[in-house]
Amino acid sequence: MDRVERRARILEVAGELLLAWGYDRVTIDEIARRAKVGKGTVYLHWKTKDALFLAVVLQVQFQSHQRQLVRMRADPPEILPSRMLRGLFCDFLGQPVLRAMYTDDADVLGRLNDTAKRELTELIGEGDRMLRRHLGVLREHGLVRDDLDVHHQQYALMAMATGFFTGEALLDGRAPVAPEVRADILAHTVHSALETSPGEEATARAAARAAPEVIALYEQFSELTLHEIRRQVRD
Amino acid sequence: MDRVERRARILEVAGELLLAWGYDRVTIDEIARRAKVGKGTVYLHWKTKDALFLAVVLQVQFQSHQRQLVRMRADPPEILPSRMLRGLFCDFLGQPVLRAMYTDDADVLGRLNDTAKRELTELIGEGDRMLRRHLGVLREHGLVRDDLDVHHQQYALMAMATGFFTGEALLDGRAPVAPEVRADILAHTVHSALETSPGEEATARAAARAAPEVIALYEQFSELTLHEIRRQVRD
DNA sequence: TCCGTGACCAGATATGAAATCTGGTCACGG
DNA sequence: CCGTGACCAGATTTCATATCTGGTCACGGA
Repeated sequence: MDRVERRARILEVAGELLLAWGYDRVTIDEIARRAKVGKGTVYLHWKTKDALFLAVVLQVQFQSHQRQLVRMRADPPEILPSRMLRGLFCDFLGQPVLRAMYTDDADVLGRLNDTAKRELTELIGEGDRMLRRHLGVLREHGLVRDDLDVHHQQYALMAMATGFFTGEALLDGRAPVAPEVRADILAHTVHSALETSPGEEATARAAARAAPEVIALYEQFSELTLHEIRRQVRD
Repeated sequence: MDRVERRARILEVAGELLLAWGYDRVTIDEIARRAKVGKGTVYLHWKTKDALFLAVVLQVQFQSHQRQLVRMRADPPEILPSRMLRGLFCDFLGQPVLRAMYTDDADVLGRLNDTAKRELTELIGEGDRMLRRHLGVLREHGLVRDDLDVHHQQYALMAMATGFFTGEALLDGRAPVAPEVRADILAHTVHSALETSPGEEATARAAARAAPEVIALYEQFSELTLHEIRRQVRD
């Protein structure tokens, strides 16, 4: 049983427990016990409890971005904000950790949100810039309208995401709209608000042209995320 | 100093303290002291602390709807969802109690949210139905698109509102976009997502035709709210 | 030598009993 | 008849004690 395997097992157990119990209630002792390692071993790999859970969260985000990349490579129109958010929304529905992240679930994440904001300022800022450049590229290729300032489009996009993501939790009790349908409504809304409609053919062609640049952006960001994950571990 | 004046002063003081201190920290004693009445007097007017603060919240909502009605009567296009939400958003920014309500601010509202949900189920359901009928009327007059089910449009509308309203708080720290501009972006987004664009002239004419029906809806709802406020006081 | 380990420590957190506070009542008096 | 504030029970706060947990490090096995 080598270093790499240990590390992976600890991460996995930490992720499971984070969801099942929530940050505060999970102890390093319990993680070590379930991963069948000594408590000290956890600290051989991560400086602090926060660093460990930050790694968990970053990995989930990384995986989400990877799926996003797969979709974009397979089907260029997936670079459109509407399509992208639909994918992210589905991931969001399927991945409880993502759900906790995007809805700021204090019970699950505990103080992790604050730590993340402090620790990942740079990465968050980079994500911000990347999204703006993403929109910029799409505008250049006529896929996104230019009737609004890019910053304002980004603001609108973030607000819509926030609304559909958190509204998810606010729908509590009766759920009159199926998840699939909600995803489509989100896509429809984002499309109407930001994108152009030059017909399916033209869209596909423009998307194919823009795709490499957008994909490069996300690959670059994924790399940064990976780097950040590695930065959380010792040595 | 008559009954009515007393009641108004208590409500006013309660509203001020709710904002300044938050539900939990406000005591009936303090309200009575500031309103210069005996503690028992407060209970002559409202059955419970919850009823009193529910009245505060309902009144703020009522006033917001009244302003909405004034706008709609003065300028029919204000019945459009985009215009309506812009108005509501500005009210939201200017009225801290509204802000607390829409963002579910637990620190200010305390247990009031839960009480409200339990106590005002009917009113909330009525608001829900009213919004749907509002959208229905606009669709009949060609002001709102029919490329989506009404329920789904309502869902989208709620999600957008949620996003822009709560995102407000999530913008913490730097605020790169001015309030006025945010309101316009919200209006622009809602317009793009739901409404038709038959030109300003045609819109104005259709709006003028639809306005009476929509205004009647909101008058009816205001009446219900008022009724609910009265239901909170004794006798 | 090197890596994994668990006993150990200090500070954070949980516990619980006593003290205080507060929503709500009601007998009194103006 | 209406407004009042002393009063009560239950909720909340306090504070001291006990327990727990993140993080370290000296040790021992490979």
